[in-house]
Amino acid sequence: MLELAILGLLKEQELHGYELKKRLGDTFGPMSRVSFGSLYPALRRLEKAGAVEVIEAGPSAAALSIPTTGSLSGERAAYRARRASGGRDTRGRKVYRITADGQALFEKLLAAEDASPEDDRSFQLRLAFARHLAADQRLGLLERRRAQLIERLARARTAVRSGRERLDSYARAVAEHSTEATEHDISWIERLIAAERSDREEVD
Amino acid sequence: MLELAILGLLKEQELHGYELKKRLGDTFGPMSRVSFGSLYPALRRLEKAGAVEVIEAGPSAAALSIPTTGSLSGERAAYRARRASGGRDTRGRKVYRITADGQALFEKLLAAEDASPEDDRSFQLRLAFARHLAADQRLGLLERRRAQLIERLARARTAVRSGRERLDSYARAVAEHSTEATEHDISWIERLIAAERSDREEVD
DNA sequence: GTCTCGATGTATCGACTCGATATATCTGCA
DNA sequence: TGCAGATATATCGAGTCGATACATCGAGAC
Repeated sequence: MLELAILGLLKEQELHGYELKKRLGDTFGPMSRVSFGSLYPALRRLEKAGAVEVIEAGPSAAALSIPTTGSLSGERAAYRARRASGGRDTRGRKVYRITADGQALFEKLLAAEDASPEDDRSFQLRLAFARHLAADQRLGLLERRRAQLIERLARARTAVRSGRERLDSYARAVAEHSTEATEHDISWIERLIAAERSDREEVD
Repeated sequence: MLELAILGLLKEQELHGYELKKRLGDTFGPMSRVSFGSLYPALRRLEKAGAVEVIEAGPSAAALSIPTTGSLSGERAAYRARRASGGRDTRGRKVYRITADGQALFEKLLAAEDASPEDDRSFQLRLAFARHLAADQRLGLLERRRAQLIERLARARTAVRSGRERLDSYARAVAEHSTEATEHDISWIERLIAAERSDREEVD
């Protein structure tokens, strides 16, 4: 699902890897932070699939924005780096842009209804991009999520009940807090569903 | 951290893989569900390290509990299976028991203070086993967690503030709900800390 | 009776992710 | 000047997931 997040961010704006990582963290909450060990391979996959392309960038943003003073030393540094790493240029940013294929892939990934039914991150991400969905797809997403949370809650409740005697106070506290969090999530989803429905009525 | 969970459950009771998986799910909440692709390799690692051992089990629980009627057909089936898979017996349960080394490993893993500072699952697991910690270790665990959540909240708030204009209503809803969940967690942790302190005073 | 279905049970595979690490540049400031 | 810390790309090993395979067992359909 990292691909979806990357494409969604690149839809708004051309970005390079490092900046992409930062935005992933603080746009979608701390839960969907990514490591470089996932991000760079994902970018390469997307590039190979033709969903994104690299806009050749100079050695640094500074050298691009202040070409008169920065360019000379930048060029020199670039030359040195190129020599040191055997011809491959390793420094400087690689700025990515989404392609038409990438746009199509984004739509497809976002709308996929088989979306892993128990994956919190994936839901959070889809909802954050819900603007790009049709109204009924949005409602479907929310209702599938609600059903899923309700089922989770039911199972958690029976688990707590059956382990009431077996569990000590700490394990019980964890289990109870977890069910509370699920209840909180459900009521949030239900507020969102209500808001969607009232939006729909306004259109009528 | 899967090792810690396995050892903790085996401390209470001898179990086989499948049952272990079920208990992981409903003892520690839906967040710490594990796949077989993690569980069985983890059990093998623990066995190789001498932390757990296999108690040789018959072809099935039924054959063990009702030996008079079940044993004959069970034996026959075992023979057939052994022949079919080239001598290796693949059916039947492998029941695991924790060893003395495993007990020591459990203590070590549970008390480890370097525990990944951003890993929610790991905290939940440690807290569920908090009974096995000394009172001051318990308090330390809770206070480290609180500090971590407070820092997360601060970063989330500045992120929301800076992206106030950039984000549409859906992305904003996700971000806001995420900060609410963190606040909820913090107040929970603080209740737990208060409870710990009052316990401590009672002992005095 | 037997046949099929879903739960129980162990196991592996490929794809993906993480945290640690390496390397180099740029920026600010002492 | 030099050096610490942010910026930036990249790889590695270990661990995890979801899918899949394979076998047994109990229950209910016919």
